[in-house]
Amino acid sequence: MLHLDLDAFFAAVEQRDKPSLRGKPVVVGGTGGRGVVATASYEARAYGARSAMSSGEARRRCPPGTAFLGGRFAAYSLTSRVVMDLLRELSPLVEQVSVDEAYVDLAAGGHALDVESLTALAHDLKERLHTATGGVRGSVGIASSKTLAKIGSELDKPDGLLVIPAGSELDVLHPLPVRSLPGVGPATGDRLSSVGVRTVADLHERSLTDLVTLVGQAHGSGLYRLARADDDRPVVPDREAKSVSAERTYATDLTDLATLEHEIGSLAQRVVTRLQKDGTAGRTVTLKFRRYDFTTLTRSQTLTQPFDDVRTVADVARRLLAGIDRTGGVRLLGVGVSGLATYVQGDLFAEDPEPVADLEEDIDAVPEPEAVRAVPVWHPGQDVEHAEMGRGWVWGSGLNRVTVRFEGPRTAPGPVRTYAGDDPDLSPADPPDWRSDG
DNA sequence: TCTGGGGTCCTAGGACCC
DNA sequence: TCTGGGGTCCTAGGACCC
Repeated sequence: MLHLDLDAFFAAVEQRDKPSLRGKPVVVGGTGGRGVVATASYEARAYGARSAMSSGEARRRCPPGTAFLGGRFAAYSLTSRVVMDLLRELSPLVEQVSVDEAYVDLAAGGHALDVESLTALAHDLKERLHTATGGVRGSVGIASSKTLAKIGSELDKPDGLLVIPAGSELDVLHPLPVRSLPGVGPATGDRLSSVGVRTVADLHERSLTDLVTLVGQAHGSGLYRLARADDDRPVVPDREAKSVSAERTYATDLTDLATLEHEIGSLAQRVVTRLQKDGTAGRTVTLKFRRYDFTTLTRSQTLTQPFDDVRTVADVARRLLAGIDRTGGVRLLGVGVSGLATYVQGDLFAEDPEPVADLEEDIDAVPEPEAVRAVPVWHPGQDVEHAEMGRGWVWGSGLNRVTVRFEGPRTAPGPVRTYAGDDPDLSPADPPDWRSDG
């Protein structure tokens, strides 16, 4: 596995494009009142500027003449693409983790895996990357697993190159502080430290049950394995997004309801634009809400059908807002959509250009049927064999998936119920017999 | 000038189902 | 009459990453 991490990436692109900034401290990040540092050049780091630090703090630390820039994300993403294309020449298995970070499965690329060949390969990659990007540098780690490769690139940056030979993983790992393991942040670090675990060697001495008790099932067993360099996670190219969101911190806290609702509209628009561009739709809307005192809460609602329209997202988010106490003012609002599913366009619904039903009514859980079709309805106590034909409706939402909506009593007179199922033999024209579902 | 914005994964409780 | 054990889905919050 190879891990590549571009050095002080945003700042490096700025220094590439503006020669006057080369060799000087550069800080990229929010320049407004409530900004935070995204990237500090190594020159700025010498003065103590760090990622995630408030811009004000960075200004206090850096000398006059430091460049504070807002960021040009189009330029970063263009440069990133150049690098990722280079990586894809090495192997078909490339997993991009972020704009400035990726894993490459070198074995799948058919490369010789001895230390000398790998070192030469990494050296060559670093040079080509530098040339192709016009001056950006990166750190490379190569090891038998993703975690070790990432640790390798981290250990030798900037402009690093570290190959960890197979068999020497534990020698590299054990002296390291646990905090340097990916996934061990401030909270986990403190918990481990409270029981005397500071290095990976300390971690290695703890039993699986100890660690699970300390930090939970998933994290505990993950750490247990990590301490043993036991990591077989594959490189996964083309990960599908699971959620899309947009949020904004306001220069001054918002209090006016009409303003808040207007802001929700523009956030919803940003989310939906990306949703539609990706040809995807979601079922859950989440509203994120940060008060003047930085306390943060989220409220979410899941609808029965996937949606990708602004109206639905904005309406649901506004309803969620209505249930939150806004006294004191709002610092940040966010709108997100999750439960994403890509839908296939124009297949089984050639005559119906809108495969996804209009969901306005769904928000109130009192839907009007779009397409009505007679379907069997089951009543409590009724033998399935003798179920009457009642009115329900079917809405297809994609290939081989049929959702049937039942109206009327099930176990008791009550709300509308929805059933959905996947079946390769299913077609919307031929709904399944949902009576067997009870 | 206190604390961005975009994500992922996990946990825990409750509702509900078989 | 008293009360199970497996499971899924939803919601809210938290840790973590870049």
